[in-house]
Amino acid sequence: MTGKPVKHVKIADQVADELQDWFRSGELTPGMRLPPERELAAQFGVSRTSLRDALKRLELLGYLDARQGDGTYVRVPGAEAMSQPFRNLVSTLPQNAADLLEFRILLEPEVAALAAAHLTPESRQELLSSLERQQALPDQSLRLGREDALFHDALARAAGNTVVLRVLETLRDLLHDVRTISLPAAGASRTVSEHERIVQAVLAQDQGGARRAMRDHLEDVTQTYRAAVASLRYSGLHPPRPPESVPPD
Amino acid sequence: MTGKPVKHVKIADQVADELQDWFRSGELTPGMRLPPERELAAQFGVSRTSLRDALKRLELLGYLDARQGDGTYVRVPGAEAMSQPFRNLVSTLPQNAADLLEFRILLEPEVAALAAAHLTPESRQELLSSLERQQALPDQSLRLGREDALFHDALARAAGNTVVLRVLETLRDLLHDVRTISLPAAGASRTVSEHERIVQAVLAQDQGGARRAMRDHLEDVTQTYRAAVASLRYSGLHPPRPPESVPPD
DNA sequence: AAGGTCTGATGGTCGGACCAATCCGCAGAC
DNA sequence: GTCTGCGGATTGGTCCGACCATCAGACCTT
Repeated sequence: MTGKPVKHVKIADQVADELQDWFRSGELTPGMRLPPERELAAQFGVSRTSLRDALKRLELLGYLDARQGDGTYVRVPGAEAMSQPFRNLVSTLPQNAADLLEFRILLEPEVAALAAAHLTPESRQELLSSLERQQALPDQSLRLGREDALFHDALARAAGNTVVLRVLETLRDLLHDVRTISLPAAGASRTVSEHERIVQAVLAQDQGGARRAMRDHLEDVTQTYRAAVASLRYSGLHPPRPPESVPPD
Repeated sequence: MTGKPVKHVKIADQVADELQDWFRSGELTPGMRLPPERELAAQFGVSRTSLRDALKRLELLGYLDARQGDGTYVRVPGAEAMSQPFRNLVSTLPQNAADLLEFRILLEPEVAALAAAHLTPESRQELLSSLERQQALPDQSLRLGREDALFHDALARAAGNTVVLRVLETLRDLLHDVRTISLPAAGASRTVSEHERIVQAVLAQDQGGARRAMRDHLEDVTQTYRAAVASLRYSGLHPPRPPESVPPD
């Protein structure tokens, strides 16, 4: 019997997978509006209930954007949209945050070294201007978190590897809460000076130095984060109060 | 004006937020079974449709596990839920073999070093048995690809970081074609002996040695793959996958 | 033209019905 | 007494049809 060992896959999941194939094949491009739910349901031969379940799943993953009275649109699946629903998982479970930080310490020093090896005039300029923006900020500015994210992004871009870039984008978004906790605790001047050391090594095309500088920086961040969380817990507060508000520049 | 201009929040989202508070407050503990949907819907004063929408959302986040005919259970959202955004990179990532291989060379040596640092009796045993299975295979066996994947998985598990494990699982799926090309070209004995060297270093808890051994191994794999692809192209055959990049019309 | 209004299309919610998987107790066999 | 098999009750999964809420765009008024 080669027969199917009973594949009772839920209908909504089958439809969702099918739709995801549409994305992969380029049949659905960002900005596009897909057919009305009633029509799509008929096309798939399922009820609107199941079809809506499938859409709901893709919507949570950031692929779709449903607007009442208008239609359902295909979104460009940025890392932010995909990882945002999972943010509070990081902050509520210490083990997850620890694993993410460890993963970051594993990867980013190598990225810094790669950036030093692949340095181009463009990335040199981008790193320098990012650094200037950080130095211009007042010590308590909330925008430092944003600049910090942009800095690490610039470094990932300088590495010249699209896979690295996407993975780090996702990582950065998942660690959003971590940054908002540990950055103020560390103080802007310290963070910026550590960034300076990294840039210095990268621009000198010193791979080993860049790797070390980044690792030191991240270990510092991790330690600061742990201490901050511990003190928060000690004072009886919850570390991850849902901020919900992301200042979009 | 502190007034809230009537925020039209979808009912399902309100319910989902309410339920998430139940988790935070410890009112729902892992393993617990929550009331039937019909009952919960009545309790919240919403239709079963909306209630089910809310449950679906929490299920996708990994908080719940619904079993037909049984009930819906609370589970601790592990890293497998958190790595969901990483998994979705599969569909959006450019299928660029070069970048994937480079990323792998960046990450996996560090993973090997981490495994050496975190070595436990269990992972020691797992690595040894994986090695034995590889050595028992005939030189041309197609199963080597499978064993190779299992070996790298075992190493990732030995590192003891769930995020690392999930990212490498995703990477392994993406590199399927690479393995089927480069493994036969390299020959089983060579691959296995390289694996032996890695295991040897890890078991000796020699982080630097493990890192070097893995990097050498991956650079070897990469070079073999490039040569194999070049010869395929020279012979007029297609490499495994045409680029597949579909520019938006 | 400019601005307000109406309308149809579309996603969101509802209630009810039935299907399918699972659990659990009970009768029967050994 | 223990095991086996059956059947009903419980629960999540799917379907249907209806109605509500919202919005883009056509239409009308000025």
